[in-house]
Amino acid sequence: MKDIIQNIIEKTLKGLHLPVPGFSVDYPKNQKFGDFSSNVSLLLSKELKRNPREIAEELLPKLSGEKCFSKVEIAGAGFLNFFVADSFYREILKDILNKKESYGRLDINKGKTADLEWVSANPTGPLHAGHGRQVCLGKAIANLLEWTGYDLTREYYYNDAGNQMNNLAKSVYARYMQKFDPDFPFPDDGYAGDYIKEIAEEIYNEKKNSLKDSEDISYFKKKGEESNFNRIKNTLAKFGIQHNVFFSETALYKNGDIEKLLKLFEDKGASRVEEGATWLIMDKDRFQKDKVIVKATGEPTYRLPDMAYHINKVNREFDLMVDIFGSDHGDTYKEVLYGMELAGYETQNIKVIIHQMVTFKMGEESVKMSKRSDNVYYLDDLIDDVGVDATQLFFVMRSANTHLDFDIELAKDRSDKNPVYYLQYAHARICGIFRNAEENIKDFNEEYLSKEYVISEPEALELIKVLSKFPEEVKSSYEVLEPHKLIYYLNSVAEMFHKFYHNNRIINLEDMDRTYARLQVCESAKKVLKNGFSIIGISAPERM
RNA sequence: GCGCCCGUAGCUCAGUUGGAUAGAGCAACAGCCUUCUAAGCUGUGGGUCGAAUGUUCGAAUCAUUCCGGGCGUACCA
Repeated sequence: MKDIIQNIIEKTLKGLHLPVPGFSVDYPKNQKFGDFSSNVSLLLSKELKRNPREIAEELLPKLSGEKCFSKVEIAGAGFLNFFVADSFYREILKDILNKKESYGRLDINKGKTADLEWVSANPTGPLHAGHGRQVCLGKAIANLLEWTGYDLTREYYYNDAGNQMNNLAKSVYARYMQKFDPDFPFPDDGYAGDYIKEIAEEIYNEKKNSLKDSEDISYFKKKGEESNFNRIKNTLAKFGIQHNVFFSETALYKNGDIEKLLKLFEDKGASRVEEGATWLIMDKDRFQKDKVIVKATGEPTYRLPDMAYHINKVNREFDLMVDIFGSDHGDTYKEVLYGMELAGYETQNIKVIIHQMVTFKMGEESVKMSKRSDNVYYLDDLIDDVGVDATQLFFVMRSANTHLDFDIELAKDRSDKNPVYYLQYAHARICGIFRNAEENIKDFNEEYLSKEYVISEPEALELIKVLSKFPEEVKSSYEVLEPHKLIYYLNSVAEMFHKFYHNNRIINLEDMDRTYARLQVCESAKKVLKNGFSIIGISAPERM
């Protein structure tokens, strides 16, 4: 709709031989300023050095002639305010009822491919509650990408070649050995969680004492990785998340990519050797100092495989690649991208989303999440405490780049305090109305959906106006990859529906035309809520 | 020290490609259930948008400086 108005204004400007500035069409905050407003004459006044109201007066007669407006006004310093004709809203309603589950789906990225990499926790243990932010954010962004038409690959990259996995192996081995000798030393930097004991227990049950005092602990690594991955995948499954690709760092060693990249840096003179380590030469304007890519021990640091991994992705020719990282990786991804540029690869199709950390609060108490202690608040614990939907909504509700305070007591609360229920209740309420319709209206069937009725209730028109914004909201949420915007929008849908419901009895057997008209409005609100929920990743309950 | 992010109502946060009277939820207070779910609706109170200066028709939004908080600044990932 905004686009339509934008086009009309452009057409009018050209008709009057005026320049076309980069003006905007917006929804005004205050209703008395109409359904849409534009700052076009203010911008023109700057360019033409003329009074903005004067310019607006000149545009007005042409714009008022357009049939989709009931009224066009000049206000304030020279804003143009547009009032949309009622017939427009009936068209919107028809559109929603036709498109149903696909209302809001866009084709702006049809035929393009995208890759979203997220979670990517190393399989050294179960996901903890802090991972939840990334898990849920990624889930919503994945949906958002698909709703704009992308053919999406969901990807999980894990480092299984470094120290952390050796630590895992040592930790499992120590727990296994403690079955025989309770005093067997546990490594200082080992993983203390109980799940390690469980893995050791499994190995013991399977192998008994046959691995006792073994030199080669690779079996412990393999079992540990397997078991931890199962836990992680199991947790992700609770959110309905299934990655298409699990990409292992080891694969990059096996196929020679890492060696190739190192050679490439050497040939280009982009690296140097000092004190036995290989350093990548960084641009001093952007980075403080050079970075080690191969340690003196001969092992690469995480940077080199990360670069090789992203080059691998670029070579798979996605139109868009999105990575989601926590703020602790805020600087390192820049190094990785810079490294890729040095190697001669384009990075402009890679978008990186950085999210800030999460603090969990249980009432006044804050909950700790240290991996080293065995008193960890796992993501599974959080789901058990507050449920999948509340977890998803709470994590996605805020913009990614601000710190998040997760109030567990509030999320757990099954009352009106909890924002999850406000949204879901609107959907459940509509379902209740349809249950009522099926029971009380003789021969109730869906034929009424294709008929045209008069809609006159002001709340209904307001509601339809809000519903008409849904596709634009999906688009603007997509453009910045910030699904929380959609939640605020859906909140306004729920709010307008509740007002409509409160002031108008939907089903009135005395006046079936009006009943059907209102049911059409309910049906379209239900579709927008359901479609919106499916993007942000929460369920649409039929009853509550 | 340097880099990135943040500072908006008592609390948690929207709003930041410059636009009209700065919003929501919770908390506080006052109303609305013989009618499709009151997990709802209606109303009241609550603000130096961290501070200052600048840019201009106009600044929560942009620039500079300062103050306060988080993360990073590894031959950890």
